[in-house]
Amino acid sequence: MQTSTTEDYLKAIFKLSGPSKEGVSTNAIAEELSTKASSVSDMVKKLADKGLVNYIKYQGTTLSKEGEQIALHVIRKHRLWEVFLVEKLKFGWDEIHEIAEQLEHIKSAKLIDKLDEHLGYPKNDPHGDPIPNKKGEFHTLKKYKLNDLSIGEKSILIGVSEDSKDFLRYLDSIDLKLGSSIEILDFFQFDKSLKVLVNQKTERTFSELVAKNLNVSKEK
Amino acid sequence: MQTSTTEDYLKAIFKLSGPSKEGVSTNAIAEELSTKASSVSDMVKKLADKGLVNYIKYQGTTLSKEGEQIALHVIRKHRLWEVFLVEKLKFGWDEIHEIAEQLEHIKSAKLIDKLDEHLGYPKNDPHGDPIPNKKGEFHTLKKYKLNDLSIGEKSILIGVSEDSKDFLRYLDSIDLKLGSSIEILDFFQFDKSLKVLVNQKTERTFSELVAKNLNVSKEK
DNA sequence: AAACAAATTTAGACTTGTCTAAATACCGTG
DNA sequence: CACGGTATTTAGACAAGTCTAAATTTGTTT
Repeated sequence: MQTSTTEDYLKAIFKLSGPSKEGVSTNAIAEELSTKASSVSDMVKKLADKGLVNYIKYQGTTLSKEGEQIALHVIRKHRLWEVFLVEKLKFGWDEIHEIAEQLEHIKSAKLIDKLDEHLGYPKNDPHGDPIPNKKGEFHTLKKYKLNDLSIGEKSILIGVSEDSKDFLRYLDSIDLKLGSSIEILDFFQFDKSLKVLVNQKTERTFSELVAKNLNVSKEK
Repeated sequence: MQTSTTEDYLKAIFKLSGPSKEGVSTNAIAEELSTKASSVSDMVKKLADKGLVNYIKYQGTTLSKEGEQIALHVIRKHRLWEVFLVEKLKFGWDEIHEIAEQLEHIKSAKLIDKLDEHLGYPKNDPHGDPIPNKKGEFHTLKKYKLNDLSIGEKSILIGVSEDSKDFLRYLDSIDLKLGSSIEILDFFQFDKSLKVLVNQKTERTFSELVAKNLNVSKEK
C-alpha cells in the first residue's frame, strides 16, 4: 500500500510524461509538486526500488506498468470526487481541485465503486477530462469548443475551460450541466454568437465568449 | 493546522475521558490507538506544548478547551461522513467506521458545511450517536432500546446496536432507516414480540431480538 | 516504612520525506 | 575540445512519529 506522497509522485509523473510517455525530468517533477529537485532525486530512487518507476540517473523517469496503474487509479478517484463535489454538494467548478487532492488518497476500493454508482457512472469530470474505469482504461473522446461546431451538430457538455464563480452560476441558472445536450441551431457571423437548443427543449443564444468556454463532445 | 495523528490523539483522549472529563492514563491512550505507551508519552508532551492538552507527568492527560474543540470537530466530521456512507452510498452500518476514520481528516470547513446540508442536517450518526454542530455543541438525546418502550409510545430510530449485514439488509427491506418513526401498538408477553407502526403507515411485528437491537429516542 | 509490581518516562535508534549546500554530470557555444 | 551554465545527484541535517530497552515513579502490600 502506497503512502499519499507516493501517489502524488506517480500522478505527477503520469501527468508530465504526457500521451507520448516521455521520460520526465527531475526538475519538472519538483516544479509540479512544489518541492526541491534534491527531494525528488531521493524519492524517485525509492520509487524505482519499489518497481513503480524506471529511473536512470541524469536521464529522467518513466512509470512502470504498475506505477501507471496506480497513477490512473488515483486519477480515477480524484475525478470521481470532483464530480461528486459539483453534482451532489453544489461546489463551484473552481473550488473542487484542492479538496479532491485530499479525497483522492482515501483508501477503499468499495467506496469508489459505490461512489461511481451513486454518481451514475460519469465518463468525464467537471473539467471535461475522462475518468478512467476500474482497470485504468479511458476513452479520450474528442473534446471540442462549442464554437468549433457547425449548424445542425449535436453535442454533450463535458466541461468548461473558464471556471469562474460567475460563469458557473450563469450555467447553473440556465440548467446547463455536465451531460446536458446542446444542438447548434444557427450561427450569426456579425457577432459570432450561436443560437442553440439546450437539453432538447430550450432555445438560447450564446455569445462567442460563452461558446468558447464550453467543452463538448460531438454526439454519436 | 493539525496533522491527522494529532487529531487521532485528541479524539482518543476525548473518548476516554468520558462525560466526567477525568484524566486519561498513558496506557489507555496507547491501547485505544494501538501504539506503545512510550510513543504516547512523547506525543502528549508535544500536544501539551501546543496547548491542546493538559499533561502532568505520571498523572494523566486531559483536553484543553482548544483540544476539546478540535476533537469535537473531528467527531462531527466522522459522524457526518458515516451518515453519508449509509444514506447516500448504501453501505452497511458495519462497514463505515474504517472509511470514516480516513474521511474525518479531510480539511475543508466548506466541505463539511455542504455535506451537512446535503444530508439534511442529521442529528445522529447511524449508530445513534449525536453529531456535534459547528460550534462543537451536541444534545445527547436519551437513547432507548425499542423494547424498553411502553404501548402507545412513539419513537424515532436513531441507530442499531447489532449491525450485521443480515440485520441491516432486513431493516432496509422493510424501509426502516435512520429517522424513521416507530410507534408501539402492542406487546405480546408470551414471546416478548412487539406490534409496531412504522413510518406512520405500515404495521409490523418485531421479535424481541429485533426490538432489542433498535436504538430509538422518544418522540416529543 | 520497605519492597515489589505495574505504569510511566527517558534514551537512543529508525523511517519517511524534506531541506540546504556542495559536488558532479551534461550540453551547447565558441 | 574546452568552458560555463544548468540540471542533477550526493551528503548531512532535520521534523514527525514510532519502537525497544532501560530507568524511574507510583502505589499497594506487608
